[in-house]
Amino acid sequence: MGAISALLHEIIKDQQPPAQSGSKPVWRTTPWQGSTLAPILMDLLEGLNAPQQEAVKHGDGPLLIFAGAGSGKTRTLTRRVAHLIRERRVLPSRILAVTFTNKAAREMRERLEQLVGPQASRIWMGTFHAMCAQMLRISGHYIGIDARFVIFDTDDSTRLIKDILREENIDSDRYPPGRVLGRISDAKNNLRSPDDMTGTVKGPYERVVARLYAKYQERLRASRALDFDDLLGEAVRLLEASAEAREYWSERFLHILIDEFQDVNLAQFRWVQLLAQKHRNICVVGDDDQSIYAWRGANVKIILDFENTYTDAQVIRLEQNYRSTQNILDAAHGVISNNLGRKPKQLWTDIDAGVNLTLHGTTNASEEASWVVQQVRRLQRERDYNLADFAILCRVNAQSRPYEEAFMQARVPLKLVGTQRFYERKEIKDLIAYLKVLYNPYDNIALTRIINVPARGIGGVTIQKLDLAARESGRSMCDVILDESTADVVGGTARLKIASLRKLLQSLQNAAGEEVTIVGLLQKIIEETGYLQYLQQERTTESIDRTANVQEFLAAAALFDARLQAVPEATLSTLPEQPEEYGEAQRDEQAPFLGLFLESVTLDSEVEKAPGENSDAVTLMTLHSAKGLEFPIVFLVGMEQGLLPHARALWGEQAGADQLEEERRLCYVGLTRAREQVFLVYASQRTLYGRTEWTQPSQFLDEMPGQLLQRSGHAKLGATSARQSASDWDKPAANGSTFKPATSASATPPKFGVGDRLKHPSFGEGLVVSASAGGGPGEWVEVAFLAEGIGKKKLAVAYAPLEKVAD
DNA sequence: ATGCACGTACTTTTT
DNA sequence: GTACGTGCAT
Repeated sequence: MGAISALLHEIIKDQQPPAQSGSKPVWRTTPWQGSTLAPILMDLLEGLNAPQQEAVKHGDGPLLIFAGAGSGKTRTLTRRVAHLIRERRVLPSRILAVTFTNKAAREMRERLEQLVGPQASRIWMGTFHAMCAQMLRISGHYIGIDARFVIFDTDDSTRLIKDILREENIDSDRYPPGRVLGRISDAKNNLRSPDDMTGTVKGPYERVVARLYAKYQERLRASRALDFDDLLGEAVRLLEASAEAREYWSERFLHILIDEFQDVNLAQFRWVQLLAQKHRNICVVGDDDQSIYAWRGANVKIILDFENTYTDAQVIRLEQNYRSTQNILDAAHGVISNNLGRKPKQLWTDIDAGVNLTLHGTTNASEEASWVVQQVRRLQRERDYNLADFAILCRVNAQSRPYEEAFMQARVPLKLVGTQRFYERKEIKDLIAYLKVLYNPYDNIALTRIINVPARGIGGVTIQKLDLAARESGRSMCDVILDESTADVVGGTARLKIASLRKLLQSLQNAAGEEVTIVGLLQKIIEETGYLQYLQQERTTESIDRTANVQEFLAAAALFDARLQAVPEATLSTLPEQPEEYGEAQRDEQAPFLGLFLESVTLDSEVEKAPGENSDAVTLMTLHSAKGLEFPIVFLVGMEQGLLPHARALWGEQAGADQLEEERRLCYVGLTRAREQVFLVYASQRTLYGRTEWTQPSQFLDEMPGQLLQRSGHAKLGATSARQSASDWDKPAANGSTFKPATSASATPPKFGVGDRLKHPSFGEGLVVSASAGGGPGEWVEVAFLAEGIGKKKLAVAYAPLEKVAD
């Protein structure tokens, strides 16, 4: 569980007896299965190739490791950390190892336990967000951050933006909350304050966003809340603004290691730089070819520029692949080598060529799905594969429906990964919101979330009044509600409702003071609010699920309690190797557990699986979720123009080479997940979002060496071979014969062109001022509407109800 | 204040 | 196709 699990690890491990001194050296080549108490004295260089060994042995100073897919990255990284500890005698507590996901952090910690024993728990290891949160809880006071801050997730942030839009009377159609939040997030990731943004506004739109950003920050602070981006940004601000904090923290870690470095944003990099400024022992590991999160602020340029930023950096390339057959690697390389913005490199393997990749075309998505099921069954018959050996990778979640149907029909178990996350379910978020209010009464977002859930007759108008009263008196809404003298801003029956809410809150606050377990507190909440009855009255099918989710949540909370209570309270405020600072850290007296619990649920969405849930099944997931995983057999489905590469990268508003290159990396990530065999599948006709369109096979298929592809189904017809080299696509077409969906015989022609007159039911008549090159699902037009106050709008032709008008 | 009906919009999702 | 949000009626 993120920072908390890191912390718990430290706490729990400290309870265990120290490692036996004088225990026998043990040499092992297989994963170690024994007790975690004895350090394993295996040779840390054993079984590593030359560049890997070099990476492990590298001494002081910056180190950049380009670690290709399947090149033994985690292995190298963990061995390096172990080497630092065992050979170079670096105290574990003075090593910082940062990952992007909790899963990666857990995995690394487990592996390190095998290499160095229990002292692994003392390494600062976790996600950027968790590490920054921890730093801010400890030292945030230097820059005025309350140690009891709560963390807003995206949902909380969106609610806050909506509130602000409503207050500011800004049309949320012109300023969609998600978009605004995206702009704010971009700014934060690039360490730009509201003032910075205001100073450089380019137009009226940005001016409004900058104002909203300022408001948003103001409201976050008033709620004693930090959003995800703030955790990074404020940690940077802390290190920049406070010499004392900077002094301490840059002294604290002697070695810093960053995983998935291709995905860092500026804030993250800056944070690392500040921490590493003294010793410059910064080791970064990544693969520019696997950077697929640019849309979330990741900046590949940082890894590409690392050698310029640290001119003395040693650069190591891990290009030997231990996962895939040479054919798979060749196909992958054929694709990725078309990217211009990358470091030249090429994976190779000792494993033999293996079988060809299969390219199969079908008529539509449901045929595509049933063909895949058949292949799964065939392969299972021919060789003894488990279902878990198969993965179906898609570009968008919307592709999953036909698969669910086909697998259901064929009675082959199918597991959908990463669809909806546990802590994001409404019922869970409601309960968490109750906890948040109890932990931090300033959290108005949490309060408004639960103020009328379950329904207790408090509606929008009342909430507005309370909110106004709160802000006018500079207090929290919770305060206003709890204070009888101020709550009478509302009149009539609402006053009674507020009175009973007051009683509820008071009672829960008492419970929070008395209850020593999270489960106990949650049970009180559920009981006093009648939450289960509320769930049950809703609808039968869903309410069963939701009730079960609540039970699961209680179980997770109980597990948390059990872990925490296995540990004397005193250890909570004292971490190993840590001078006073920790003791002084303002940990809450009343609710230490609550704070830890809340942090773990917002920073770590991964919920521990109940045992027995690991039944054998085929996995279906997006390419994004597949990063870092591997499967013997991989199906890349929906290999079509408009899906992979996605329409938005191809024909969308900001389509461009960068976007196309990211799609290509996505394709590359997909291919390199496979150990033995890849099936590339497409459908000539696809229904997406209720609309059926003709499709073209993906241009990326043309980038794979043709002799590696075994064609079947429609692919035998050679539909893809007519196409020119797809790299022509990156540049403007040189001549008329170059393939282009807009001009290709079978692609959907665009419905509108520049200069066309059209009509929209709500905006009225307008003139097309610019338009996408192609037709089909990605077609868009920019329309200048004639009516006053509407202005120009970009519209997706597939979705907007546009009618052509004769001029 | 709540419930229903219609219209509308639509990638990816580590934290 | 469906989920969500707005607007209207109760």
